[in-house]
Amino acid sequence: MAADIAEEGDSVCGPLIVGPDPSRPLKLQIFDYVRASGPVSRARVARDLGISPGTVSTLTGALIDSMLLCESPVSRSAANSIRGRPPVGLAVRPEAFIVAGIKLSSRDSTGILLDFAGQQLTSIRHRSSAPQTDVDAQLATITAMVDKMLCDVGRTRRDLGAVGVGVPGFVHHASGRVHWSWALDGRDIDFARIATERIGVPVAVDNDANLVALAELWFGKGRDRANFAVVTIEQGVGMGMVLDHRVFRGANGVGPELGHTKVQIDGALCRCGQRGCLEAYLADYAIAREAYAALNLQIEDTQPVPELIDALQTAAASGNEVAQSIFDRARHHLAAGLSTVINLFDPPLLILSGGQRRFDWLNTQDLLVEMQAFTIDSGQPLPPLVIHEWGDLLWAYGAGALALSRITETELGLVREDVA
Amino acid sequence: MAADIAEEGDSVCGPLIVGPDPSRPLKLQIFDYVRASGPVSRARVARDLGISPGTVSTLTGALIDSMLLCESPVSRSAANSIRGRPPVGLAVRPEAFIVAGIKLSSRDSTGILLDFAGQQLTSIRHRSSAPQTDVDAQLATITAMVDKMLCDVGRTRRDLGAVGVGVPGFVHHASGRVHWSWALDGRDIDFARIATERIGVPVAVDNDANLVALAELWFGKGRDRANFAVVTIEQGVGMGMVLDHRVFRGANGVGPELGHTKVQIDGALCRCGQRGCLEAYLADYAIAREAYAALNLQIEDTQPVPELIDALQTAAASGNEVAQSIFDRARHHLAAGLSTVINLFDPPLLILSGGQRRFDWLNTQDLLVEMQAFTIDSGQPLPPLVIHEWGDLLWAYGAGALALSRITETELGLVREDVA
DNA sequence: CCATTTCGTTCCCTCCCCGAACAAATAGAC
DNA sequence: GTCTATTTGTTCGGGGAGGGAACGAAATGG
Repeated sequence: MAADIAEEGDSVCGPLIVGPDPSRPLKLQIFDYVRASGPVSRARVARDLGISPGTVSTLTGALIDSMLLCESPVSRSAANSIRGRPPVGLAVRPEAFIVAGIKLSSRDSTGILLDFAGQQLTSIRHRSSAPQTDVDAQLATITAMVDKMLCDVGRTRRDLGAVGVGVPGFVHHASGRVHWSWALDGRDIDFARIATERIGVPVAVDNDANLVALAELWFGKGRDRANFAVVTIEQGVGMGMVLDHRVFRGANGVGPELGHTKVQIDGALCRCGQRGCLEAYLADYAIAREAYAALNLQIEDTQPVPELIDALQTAAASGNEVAQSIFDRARHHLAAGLSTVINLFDPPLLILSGGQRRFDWLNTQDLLVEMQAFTIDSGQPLPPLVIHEWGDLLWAYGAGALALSRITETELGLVREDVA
Repeated sequence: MAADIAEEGDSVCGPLIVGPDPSRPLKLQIFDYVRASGPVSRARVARDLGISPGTVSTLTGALIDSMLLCESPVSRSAANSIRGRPPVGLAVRPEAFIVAGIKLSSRDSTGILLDFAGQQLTSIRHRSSAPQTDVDAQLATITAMVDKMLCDVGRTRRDLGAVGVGVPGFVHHASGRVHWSWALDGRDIDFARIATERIGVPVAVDNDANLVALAELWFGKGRDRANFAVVTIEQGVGMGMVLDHRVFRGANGVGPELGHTKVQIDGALCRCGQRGCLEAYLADYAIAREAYAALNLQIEDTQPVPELIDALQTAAASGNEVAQSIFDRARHHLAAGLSTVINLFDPPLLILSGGQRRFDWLNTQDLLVEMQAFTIDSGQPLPPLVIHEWGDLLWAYGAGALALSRITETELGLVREDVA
């Protein structure tokens, strides 16, 4: 799992953008390209970004002076040229900053510490015996997790450049406000500001579904893609959309809500109170709801949901037709939901991302056939469907990416406001 | 109807963008702002766009030299200031170019001629007795329509700057290719190139649903909005999405396809052959299908669909409960479809746009209540819902906007490529 | 030892745009 | 009528971003 996260070698992260892009400052483009490509020569930066060599020298010089980049030997094998002056590698200075990424939950929060090059330094998991939703208590948890991780690697909060926090629910990234979350009491909390004051370090907040997209964009299968969609199925169904190397947060800055689009008007009851939501056919509780019947369980058998689903999968694998039909139905509805995403966004890549073993029940071939039957034929083939199961740290990585992008924004003096 | 299109006075069109935007050349921003605002002083351009007065003088001077802008008296009442040097108005030079916009159909094509300021010069309607789908015949129709309009205003093809053509179906705007259309035989036609050669004038092509979005963005209710969604219900259900003052064409450049998203898995049969598409509950043929039963008609009574629906509306209005139930059902499904758009794109404005009298059956209040029940509550109220019924020239206006934006792109030396 | 090749730097130039100073054209105050 | 306040528009200098060419640097191959 962890090896999967940085399979192309260590210390590379972030969206990989090549080609000229007149809309962003060149200095930022160069930095992003170096971070995304690892040790790379100035000449290659110039070629790949379509920039004159002189400009690259000047700007990288400034970046090195401001201690963001450093020179680092480029692997001689990668330098395909034999003749000529050997290239000097450029890389992000890992020790320039360290950041923390925290995935907040009511019972089971996770966190990681990354260096500036995206390398994982340590991680942590916090389980609470009882659900915790008090804002103060959650802030205390975050602070304690950050401090514990810093202590583990012998650093202090002074060394910390930023913290990214993923909060489930409706989160407005640009303002840092949490409109509503099942992991936090109250409504419309100015979470980023409060947390920044509490920790003493800039805090960025985002929706957990957007974090998955960010994780794929920075560390995962979407790094070399300008456009892709990510769908997760966990306690709920989430989606993230990346357009032009950026996470699409909707016109109002919250983000797409796939889980509650209607695939069956007046259909199955969803925990949101409405009927026919996609989530009502796919999420943990929806499967569990049917599993109770299929496995002849009593409601009193309050088996934890994950184990229940495991049992159902085992039953389906060993030929239990009722169990199989439950998963068939889930897949049928998933196909409809994914086809909606394809019809509306037309992504060239579709990633099913999640923690571990979330998609064991899924037969990709069957899913693709069903999706084909649900998707309008615009002459183009369906986008490739990739299943990506990370470890538990998926969201924490996304939160770390959030923190890293916050740092580069402030450090490279970029004020990127979302248009209202 | 027509008055509605340019209600703020004549000769203004195009997206109205205020505030600084570092990603676009200043010259283009100024031009767009002047076109969108009508006669406006240099000082106001500088204030509204956040540009220094000196730059505005220099750049408008260049635009006047290249005959794109001209000075024009600004209405004294609009100049709220009494004291001070009177402002000199800037406006688009209407005679700089004329463009044609054509909405292609198999039976009933429409077209308009616009001057460079977006003022309608003339319009035309072409009905053919038999459905016409041959590419050559359609090109001949377009050419004839353009020539007829030019003749009407005493101009020739030499005066024409560009032609915009709206083609139903799957159209790739950037490449000008038509992947598939029910109005054209064949597949994957390089329509823009062929038409350009045939007419001898640059031709831009787009999907008819995107044209509606473009029409609203340039001439309609969306001119002052950065983000909004447009939904049309005609022979099919189409949608257009405007993000950041630009028509969103999806990651692959075709555009969102709302009509065939599934609102009811395995539901009503759609003419696309699939089941449960939104269109199968809303489009002309879907209503007509039910109307046959409701009005006790025989299939032999091959009444034209529009008249049939008119009759059904009359019946519903006069208390026919079966007829009412048909429209209730359509509204219910429309609410689900619109809620999907809101869940995924979160537009701050939703426009229901169409030709004439398309939404008579719609009770907006009821629709909003049903949408509320279908939309996940993210703490924000539903976006305002605006119904905009144009005349027949809706799509032709969109095609005209397409031609105008093509001209400004080439004329102002901008090469805006969509990212693949 | 020299030619070749590739990499990185330096210097100059152009383009875009801002800011300040200035000229122009009005209304109102005296 | 004259002067002042006020707003508009233009001119000019300057700074920052980035391109292009020339040059120095560091290797390999003959």
